[in-house]
Amino acid sequence: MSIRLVILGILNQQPLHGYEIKQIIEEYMGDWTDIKFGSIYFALSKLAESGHIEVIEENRTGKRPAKTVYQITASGKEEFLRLLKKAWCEHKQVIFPFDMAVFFIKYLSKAEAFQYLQQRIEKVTQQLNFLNDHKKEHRQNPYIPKEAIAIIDHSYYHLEAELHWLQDLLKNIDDYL
Amino acid sequence: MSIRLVILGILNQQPLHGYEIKQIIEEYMGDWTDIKFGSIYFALSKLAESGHIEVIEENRTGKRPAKTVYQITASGKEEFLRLLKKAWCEHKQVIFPFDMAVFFIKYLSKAEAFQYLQQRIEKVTQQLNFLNDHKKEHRQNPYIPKEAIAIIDHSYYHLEAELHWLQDLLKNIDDYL
DNA sequence: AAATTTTTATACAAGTTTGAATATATTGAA
DNA sequence: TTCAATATATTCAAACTTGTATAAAAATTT
Repeated sequence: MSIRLVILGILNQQPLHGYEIKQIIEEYMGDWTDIKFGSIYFALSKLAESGHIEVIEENRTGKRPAKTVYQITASGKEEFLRLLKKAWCEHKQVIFPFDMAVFFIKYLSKAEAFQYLQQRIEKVTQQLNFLNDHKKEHRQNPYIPKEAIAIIDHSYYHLEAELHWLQDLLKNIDDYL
Repeated sequence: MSIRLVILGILNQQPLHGYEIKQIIEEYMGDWTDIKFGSIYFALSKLAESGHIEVIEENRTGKRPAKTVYQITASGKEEFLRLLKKAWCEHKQVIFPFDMAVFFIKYLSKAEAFQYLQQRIEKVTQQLNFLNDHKKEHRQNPYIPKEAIAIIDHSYYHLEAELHWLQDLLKNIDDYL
């Protein structure tokens, strides 16, 4: 549940309401996380329930839903550090949904498999190019923290690995059909 | 939801009940999927509800829960191919939960970050060694399909990428703290 | 042969995720 | 200025996941 880590990490800097948290996640983590806004509100109420954050303001403008501003508590700061250390220590195995597709390759015709593989190779190549440009922009912008570049590199290294593996797969496609 | 793909793919070969499906998943896909047995029964009832599979036998031995044997239907075979092609075409971005940990690196002391990173490097190295042995075994066993080796290679390539990235991170750790 | 552990088999409650629904304010275009 | 589009802000029902509970047969130990 890295969503609790994110929210506590963000609220660790300043009190915010749900929508602002959503915007920060989208702006700074949008490229490498996939947190749905529905989950943010659920996590906020859970964290509030357990006393890790607390409501400091309910700001109603006109008849719009009230902005509920949350602030991190002392126990929340502890919980944040606990979750952060846990995230640094635990090594969850990465799951590749595409492995499932490969597992059932025998139900595809050779032509189909060939075509799909080429499309994947093309897509990954595009993503690598995109990340390259993205990284150059980031390097030139002094406001982007260095960690952001490390995180882009993370994706870059794995996309390279993916590309090489896909190329091997294409080369040996006859073995699998 | 690759669980529907898995179940349809397995039932595409022969009728089976839930527990047998669980065993097949554990035996053949245990290394690279993470399907909990609870989800299998949920998926089975959903697939039955939509007519993609049907109950062909309810075998009660004594007072144990009845074995409910499912068989794929014509519409299930169609659905299987649809899901398989979808899985081959779509390129879901892989999420690395560790990125979140890196994002908040500034809340860690240098000594801590250093130690955690070295532990991760050690762990990934172990996994690479394990996969190497695993692959050798698989190559010598004529009953293991070639796709299985391709899937191991998939993890291997990505673990290598992870290792190199972690080594870079360790080298440049001072930039991030 | 009695007791313990493991394996077989599923149901289900509790927790979580998701996206659609809701309601209003603000911005920009015609 | 008035209409449409976009941005603000959250709630909630429905779908899904997870692990625990249940129950008994089979295998193993004592």
